[in-house]
Amino acid sequence: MAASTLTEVARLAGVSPATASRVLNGSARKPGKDIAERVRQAADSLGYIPNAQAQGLAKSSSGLIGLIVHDIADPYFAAIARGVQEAAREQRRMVLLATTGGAPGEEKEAVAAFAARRADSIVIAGSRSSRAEDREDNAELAAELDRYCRNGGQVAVVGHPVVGAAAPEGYHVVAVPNQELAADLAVELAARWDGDFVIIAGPEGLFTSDDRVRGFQEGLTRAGRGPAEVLRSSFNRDGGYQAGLQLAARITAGGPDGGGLGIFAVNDVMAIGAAAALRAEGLRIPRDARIAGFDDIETLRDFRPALSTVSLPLEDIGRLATRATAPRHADDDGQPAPPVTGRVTLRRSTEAAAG
Amino acid sequence: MAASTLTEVARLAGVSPATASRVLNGSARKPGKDIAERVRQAADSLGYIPNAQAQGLAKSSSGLIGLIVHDIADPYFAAIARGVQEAAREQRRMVLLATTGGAPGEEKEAVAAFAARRADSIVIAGSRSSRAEDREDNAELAAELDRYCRNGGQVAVVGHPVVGAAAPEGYHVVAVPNQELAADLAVELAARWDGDFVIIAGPEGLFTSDDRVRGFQEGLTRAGRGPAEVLRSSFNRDGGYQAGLQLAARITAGGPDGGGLGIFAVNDVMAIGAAAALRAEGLRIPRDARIAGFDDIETLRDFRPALSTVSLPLEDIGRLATRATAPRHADDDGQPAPPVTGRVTLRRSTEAAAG
DNA sequence: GCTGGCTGGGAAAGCGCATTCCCACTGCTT
DNA sequence: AAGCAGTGGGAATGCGCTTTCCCAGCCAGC
Repeated sequence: MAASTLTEVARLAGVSPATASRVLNGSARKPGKDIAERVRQAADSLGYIPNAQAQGLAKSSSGLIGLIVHDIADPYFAAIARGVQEAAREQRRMVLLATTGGAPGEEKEAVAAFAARRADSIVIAGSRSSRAEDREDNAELAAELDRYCRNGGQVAVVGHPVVGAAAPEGYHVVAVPNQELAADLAVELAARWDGDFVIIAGPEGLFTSDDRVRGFQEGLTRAGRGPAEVLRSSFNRDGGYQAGLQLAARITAGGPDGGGLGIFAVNDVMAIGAAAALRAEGLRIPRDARIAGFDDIETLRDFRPALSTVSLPLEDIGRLATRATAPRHADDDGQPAPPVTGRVTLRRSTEAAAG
Repeated sequence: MAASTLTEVARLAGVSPATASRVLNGSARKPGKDIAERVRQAADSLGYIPNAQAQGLAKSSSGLIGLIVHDIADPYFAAIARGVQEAAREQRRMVLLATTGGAPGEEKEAVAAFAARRADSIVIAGSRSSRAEDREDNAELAAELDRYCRNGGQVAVVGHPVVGAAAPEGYHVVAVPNQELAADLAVELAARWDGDFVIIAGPEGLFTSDDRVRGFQEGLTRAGRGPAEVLRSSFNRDGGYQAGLQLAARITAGGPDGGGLGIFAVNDVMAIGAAAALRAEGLRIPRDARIAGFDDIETLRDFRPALSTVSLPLEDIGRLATRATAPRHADDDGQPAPPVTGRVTLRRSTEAAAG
């Protein structure tokens, strides 16, 4: 990766490297018009591209922003990533991507790698976990983040703070009202369906999932209903499918849920999986089961029957998180970022039917 | 972003920076056991994290791989990105993300930015364009890539080579048999439907789109059918929707296509959009129109009626492209990457019906 | 016992750039 | 006309690391 250097440009232009640096890469001091022109021409003819690594080393800042997601192909993360990417562009920075599958151990590695690259800030999307087996890794992740922040790094976490992380300077949390919104959803659904509800959740300990479950139960209570049964499964389409198969068997068997079922899957992808399972078993939605998800994933909006869900401004969330880590500047009124708001979106999949 | 440095570690361990470097960051020379241990302890107690920028500067290589996509939230690109990410992890490198919306001008910027960061390699996903208005930008992109390669960079392009790019050392193309597969699809569809076909394509000049259109027509010819009409629209869900509305009107009106229509959208996302439009107009698939897409996007597989399409190993494509840019090493038999293969996948959306 | 080849550690020279400090020169003021 | 601040350019230093080169000490071999 050799390329022409500032020194070469300077030599060609007949000036010192210092001067060349001043004209080519923004500096407070502006050299004379004619000299500037000469330098620029020299740079042009050599195809000079500043070495960002060297610049970063000299200025000790890299213009990099690290993004940590579970899986970039998951539409939830992809949407957030789009927001991050956009905000990064606004700030003329580049995004460095790390995927971890959600394991805190991997996340720690990613943070370390970002720190090594001297990323100016880190955005962590994806649910934190409080599972016992993740205890140690979580502690290490927290320590790593703490060190990163102490060294001047900026961190933004989407959803929940990292377990055990102190809140040092530079540590921001973009709160997502998962619980409140899930409660709202439950209330709306309860108003339209008076049969039983079942929740298809992710593994216990996943904050996002837990919050939504808790919120939904709370909403049921508020609506004067008993708590719903919780089915745990993996936090993806296949998890939803598995749970869906179980429920289908139950519905088909008649039994206590013979009259149908209200299903709440803690995210859209799981909801789609569950719906696919029901359909595969010959059941129809919303006739045999009403189903709702969470997130309002764009790619899934054309799904039929249209999925009731909670709309979350995922792109904005990514953008907000990224902006939270941006260096504050003068015209910045220093106001905290606007809170994330979502909205219950009822569609066909939970429509009243032959209840 | 200050952190402890190698020098500090060395001082603490009572050795020279050279020695510390040798033990901490892989070198051919392995210092003595006891010394190594001492250095490692010192590093540990200081929480030393090597400065990748400085390393990169010294070694002139960054361990970075640049990925250029149109839109990271598009499931097509997200899937490729996942493959790239995985391969990058294998090679212990990190991926830098740039999104361009498909504009060659932006792509040129991205390449320059990657070059500035001294990315070891660049993967360009997303269709190249040959539109007249992109002529100039394409030339600049080609020039930028050429320079990048001459400086030792590795480039892999998915699909088509960049227009006008020479094929210097380090320039790889992961060919995707769009045309052949589209032809195969046409043949299969023609065997099952003897009415008219219409193609919903992206804007003229987009290679991916053009190839698929050409292939489909070729397949029709091979099946003894006349060419299909081509409807151009934007290369995304909304483009498909718009085109779908037009076709719906036509089908509803009866007219020449009164008996239904065979629709081929050049990608799944457009196909889904078109299907949504047809449904919105009260038409049913496959009864009133058979519809097929291309790509076999994972998130869309639960869509109903299940979409006939061409399955492409998107993740593999990303992986292959990334591997193509990896430095060759000894145990590498130097064989070119295996070609990308796809497969026609017929599902409900084109099933024989009241044709 | 002396030399030649190794081994393992340190000194030092960059990698490409930003930036501080310094200096020559200009154009004022008094 | 002498002194001054102010301007604009260059020399030099350092960012944190790798790597070459050098040198001291060691062993084997004659």
